[in-house]
Amino acid sequence: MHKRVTLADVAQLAGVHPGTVSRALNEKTESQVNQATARRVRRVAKQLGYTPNAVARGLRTRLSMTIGVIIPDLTNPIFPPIVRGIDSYLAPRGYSALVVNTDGSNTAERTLFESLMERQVDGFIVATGHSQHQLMAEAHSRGVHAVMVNRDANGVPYSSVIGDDAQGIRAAVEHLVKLGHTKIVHLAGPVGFSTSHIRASAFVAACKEYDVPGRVFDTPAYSIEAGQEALDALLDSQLDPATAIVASNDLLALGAYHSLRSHGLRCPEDVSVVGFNDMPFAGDFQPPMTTVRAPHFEMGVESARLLLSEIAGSLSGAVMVTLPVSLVIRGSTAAAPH
Amino acid sequence: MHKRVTLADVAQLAGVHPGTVSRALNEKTESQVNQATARRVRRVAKQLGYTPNAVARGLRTRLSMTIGVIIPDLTNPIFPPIVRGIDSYLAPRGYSALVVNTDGSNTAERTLFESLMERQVDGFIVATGHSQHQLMAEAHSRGVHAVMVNRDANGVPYSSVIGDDAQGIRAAVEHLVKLGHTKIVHLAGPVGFSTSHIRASAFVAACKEYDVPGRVFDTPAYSIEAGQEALDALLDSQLDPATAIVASNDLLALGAYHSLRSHGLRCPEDVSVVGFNDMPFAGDFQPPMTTVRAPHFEMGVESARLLLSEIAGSLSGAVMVTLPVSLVIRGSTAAAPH
DNA sequence: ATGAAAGCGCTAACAT
DNA sequence: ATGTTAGCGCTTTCAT
Repeated sequence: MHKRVTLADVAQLAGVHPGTVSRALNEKTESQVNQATARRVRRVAKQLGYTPNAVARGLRTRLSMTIGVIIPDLTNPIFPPIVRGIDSYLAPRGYSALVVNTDGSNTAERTLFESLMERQVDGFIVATGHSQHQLMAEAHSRGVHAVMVNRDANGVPYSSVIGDDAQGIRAAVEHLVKLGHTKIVHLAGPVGFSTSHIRASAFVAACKEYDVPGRVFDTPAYSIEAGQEALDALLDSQLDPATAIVASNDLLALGAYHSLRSHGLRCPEDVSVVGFNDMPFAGDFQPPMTTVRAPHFEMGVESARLLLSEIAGSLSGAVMVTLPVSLVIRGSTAAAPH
Repeated sequence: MHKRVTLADVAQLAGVHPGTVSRALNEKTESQVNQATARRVRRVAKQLGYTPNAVARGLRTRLSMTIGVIIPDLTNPIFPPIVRGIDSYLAPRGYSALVVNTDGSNTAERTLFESLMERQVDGFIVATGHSQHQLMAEAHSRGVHAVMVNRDANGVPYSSVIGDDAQGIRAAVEHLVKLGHTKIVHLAGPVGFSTSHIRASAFVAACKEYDVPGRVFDTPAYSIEAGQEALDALLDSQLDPATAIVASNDLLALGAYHSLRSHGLRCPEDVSVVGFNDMPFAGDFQPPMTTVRAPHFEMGVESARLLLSEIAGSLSGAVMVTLPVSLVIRGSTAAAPH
């Protein structure tokens, strides 16, 4: 933009060698330099308005201090907290996060991955649910550092950070059983997502544990529409109606609200609904949604911590961190009608 | 992470000079190279798994192909669409967005700005509402490229992209007046935000235009709590109760929902409420919220377009782009009670 | 404690 | 059409 001030400029005005300026201005090498010289260099640097060039430094040190974050879609409300969690850990350590959206496209994911590689990111945090493991397998064999968040590593030896979904679903089922529900249905997420699978399996297991007959219905997407249509189909069929619904995420649960309303059913008086994620404003819907809170911010923090540890080489091997979830009981669940 | 493949490696195996490889691999210089040579170079590059080093290129070209995006908080639902809009314009053009959050802190904003400068971003998109203009004034005098989004430039000669808030508020007031409301209240955003000021002024002007007495109440923040408390105070006072509320954003309107409910007032039967922004899920609250939709994604796109134009030097001077907004009528507004 | 020199990987002006 | 050369701004051995 203007004439940039470089290290050499500072060195010249301070009457020292550029190498000395470099040492004086860097925390870790400052001690190698005479106190007085260091002070003078800093004064001159400030006077000149010197701004270090991180690109030049990165070229030399082979460290970009940048982390690539690959998510499906920032407008999906679970991702902003994850990204902020990541950033809150990275920023104080001098790292920046470069966030990209795949919109669920595998080819986009590949392209973005390569683009981040070109930018010399020091590692990746990957949150895309149904990713081809092939990409990550290749990345691993290339020696690329990465951590998975909100998904398992699916065989590739990368660390991952997930919420304890199974426990969350179990708590939801237990809550409903204690309210007297015996006919419980699970609105499962689309096949191919590891979260869908984990939650559906946990639902089946929990129903077995509590000795209630649980039925599972797949949906084609984690969306309001998908939830509404799935429940519409269920409600329109001749099947024995359920009195409680455990949805695989809050959007699906919201779709269930719509479907219930359009069928003249009240929530929670006629049918109880439990969501998953506790996305923003889940407590502001009508009725306020009972849901499983996943600690998204903390998952972001933890994934960043893990990644920096791996980069630093202080990680033994791939670990799997499971963070506790909690059932948030609000107004969408009540005693079963008789 | 492994032994990196460089231009020189490709050159050696292809039996040409590095300069030739550089030309062969770059779109704009490819024509300067023999077809056959170019093909061979590309083949070798692929064979070796060559990944260009964008950091090295950036150092040489003085172009990082990175844009700094400064926002208050990614978890505020209006920002993800803006960021995605920005990204949708930048990505196809080879640019990446480096997004940072200030959390409303001026000192954080300064620090982050400097950090982005160090990373040699080619320009900034700034969405922080109550920013010290001082920072941007300094930036401008430093020759830094920038565009403001969702806020005005406040005297600094930078371009800005905003929604037509005044028109949106006017449409809201008109809608309420046509429904027979005469006692309308505006829940204004916190002072210091340009959006608060613009919307409050527009409210006053619209009330004058439609000849209804409009009252304005300030809130200390754009939050649910602030909206609830402000309306609580109003409802608990002896003032002549309003039959309609125009809030400066959806969060404030949501707070109004809560306050109304806790006072035994129904929305929209007793009191109509209009929000602003049409944030995600505004239509899923109970009642579905009537609100002014601001084209956040498009605002992002437009700000990115403007910024790249300015960087390319193809912009005459600072322009102010105002994008149309629209009133989305849902269930929170109805005829005034008599 | 500081200077000297080399080079990270690339592009671009100049030469042939 | 391709080779040569010279850096971009920084860090980091190696000397002194």
